[in-house]
Amino acid sequence: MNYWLIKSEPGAFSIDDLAKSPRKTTHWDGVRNYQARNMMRDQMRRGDQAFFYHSNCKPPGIVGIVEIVKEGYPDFTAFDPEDHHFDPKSDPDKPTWYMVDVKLKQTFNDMLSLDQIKAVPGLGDFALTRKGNRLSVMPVSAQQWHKLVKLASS
DNA sequence: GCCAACGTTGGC
DNA sequence: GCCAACGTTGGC
Repeated sequence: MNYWLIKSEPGAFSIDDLAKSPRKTTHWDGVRNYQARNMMRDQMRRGDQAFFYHSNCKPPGIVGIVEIVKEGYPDFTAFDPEDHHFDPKSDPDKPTWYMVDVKLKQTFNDMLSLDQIKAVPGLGDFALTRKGNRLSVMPVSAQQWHKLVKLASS
């Protein structure tokens, strides 16, 4: 079992939008970064859990938990010229971009703000708080996961 | 709205 | 293969 953190701008797709989706499940489309793509395509497994993070908002932070319910498969929005995430270079026979399906498990009563996360002692090297980090999908260690979950439910 | 950090693109 | 220009991300 691996742990992850996935980012979304709440103005584009928030955790409430996910809660309103059929079966509280959505395909995590639109990731157009190779590092993030590789993690979704090669490492995310059914049953893995991920923090749902709201970025580019006030305040940014972790707002809940989702579960990976479908492993990496081609991101079909890359093939649709009408889609905002259209990528003419992605060939349906050899897709460039991948996505997973995620299902909402829990929305925190109180979000874990980025400020709070930064203040947690002993988290160690955490991609989220690394300077200049812009990855929209990143790994979370088991230790980091448990510390943060505990903090969120206290 | 600003701007630092970073990824990508394309000329050479 | 280098690197300047450009676009995007995302905290502030």
